[in-house]
Amino acid sequence: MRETDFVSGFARGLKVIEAFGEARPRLTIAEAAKITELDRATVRRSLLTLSELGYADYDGKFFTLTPKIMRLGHAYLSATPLPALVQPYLDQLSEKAGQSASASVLDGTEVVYVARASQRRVMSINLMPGSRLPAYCASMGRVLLAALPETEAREILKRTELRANTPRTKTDPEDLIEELRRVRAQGYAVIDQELELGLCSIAVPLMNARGQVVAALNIGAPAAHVAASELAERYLPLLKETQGALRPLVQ
Amino acid sequence: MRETDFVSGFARGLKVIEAFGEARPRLTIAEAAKITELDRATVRRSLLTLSELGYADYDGKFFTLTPKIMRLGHAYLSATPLPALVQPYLDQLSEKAGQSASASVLDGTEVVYVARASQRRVMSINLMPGSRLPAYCASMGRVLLAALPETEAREILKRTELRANTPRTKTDPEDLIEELRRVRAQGYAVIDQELELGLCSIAVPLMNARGQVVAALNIGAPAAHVAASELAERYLPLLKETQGALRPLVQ
DNA sequence: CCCATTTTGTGCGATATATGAACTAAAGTC
DNA sequence: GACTTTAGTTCATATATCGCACAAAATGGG
Repeated sequence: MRETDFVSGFARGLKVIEAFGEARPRLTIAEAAKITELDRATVRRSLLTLSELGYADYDGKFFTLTPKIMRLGHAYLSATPLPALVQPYLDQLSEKAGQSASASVLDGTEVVYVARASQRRVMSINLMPGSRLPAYCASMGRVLLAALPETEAREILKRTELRANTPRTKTDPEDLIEELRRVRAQGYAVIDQELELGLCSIAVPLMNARGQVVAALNIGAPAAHVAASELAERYLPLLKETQGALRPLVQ
Repeated sequence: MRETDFVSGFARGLKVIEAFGEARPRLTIAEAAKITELDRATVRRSLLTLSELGYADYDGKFFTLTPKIMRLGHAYLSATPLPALVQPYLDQLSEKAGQSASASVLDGTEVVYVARASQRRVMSINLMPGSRLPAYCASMGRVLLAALPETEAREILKRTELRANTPRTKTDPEDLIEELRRVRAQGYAVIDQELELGLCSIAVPLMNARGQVVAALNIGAPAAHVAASELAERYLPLLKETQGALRPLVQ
């Protein structure tokens, strides 16, 4: 791509939107400038532009995003066939398993939920379409990483901050690569309280007719309810069934 | 705001993202230019910028958004306290009612779902946080419009394309204004299959401690299961209870 | 209350971007 | 197979934006 085919004002503006991340509902110009590492004047113009277009509010001191900003992310969810296609299957799956079922895709080092059917929430995490989790310690993340060439998976792990969320979290890159091989061989991944104590899950890849992995499906369950060792026995048949039903339908 | 405080390249880029709306997963440069009414060269640069940043893919012919684009909308959901705050209450509400419960805010002529606890899906509509419905024919929309000064509500209705989605849809502006007065007086709105045949719902406003309406809560039910006339009797006490519990907590 | 510090707003030269016409390529039509 | 339509790209030039430097205003200790 040529230099002149890049609109840096647009790129800077997107960076400013992303500055409103976790627990940052209100930003001043200076705060946004610090987070984005852009010039204050630039950030100010971007924020005033957002405000002018109704994507943000400004009280003279703080900027906040408005719900209009969700049109941008929703453009993906409503434009991509996958979420709508898998939703009824997730509903069924969730119903039969009596547990929450989700579908996600990989974005960089994270999995992004694109559809979800949730049963009564017991965990602290509130997941919904658009939510993100680190790939290395999520069952769907393991399945999606395992589908990549090993060098790519290594590359992603290298870029990931491998935090021990619980005492059970695997954080050694070599252990993880080893685990990915196992996942690839057996066709599913089980996570036993690596993300949050008390939460287990099992995931399988969702393939299209050509055998390419396009997403992952999972079932999550409270550890108190189902031991991790029972997950495969109880839920793998259901997941495989859904995987098989969707395979000819995607892409 | 001064002319020079507006970054038009940013504004144009946002318009291009929004071009990927309903059922438009793939766009060529010319299609996007037609939808946005921008010059083809401008659209091309915006799309190439999105592609360069990983927000879009380009196969030489078609552009598609990637899941990374959801970071933008999710910035609102994760940064705004309301969705996380109401979610557990919606779960409880949904559980007690045995029906889906949702919370939404107004954005222009539409309501935007910010949180939702869904029971087994029976309707064709798949709603999730970020989903939008026209305000004039949705129960939460009626409640939110009723909370505005009448001139503003009129203004919004004037900008709305008042479509008869079903034979029961109210489309006359004067009828609607009259209905909003009724909603304001009784403190709740009931919709009887105005959006989709077979779907009824009841909504109440969600107020903060100062009495300002900040969102709406609703319960939706299949008409086959609960007649519209029974909605208030069955669900209003639950909705009022939730409304009361949340009132001191919001804002 | 005042000084130090931080934050915000503005003017301007250097640089980046948009425009629209012209050109090339591909697809559709007869 | 030539003609028409539609799509994508390039380029020169007019215009808009960037980021620095400075001024003004707000904030926070002491």
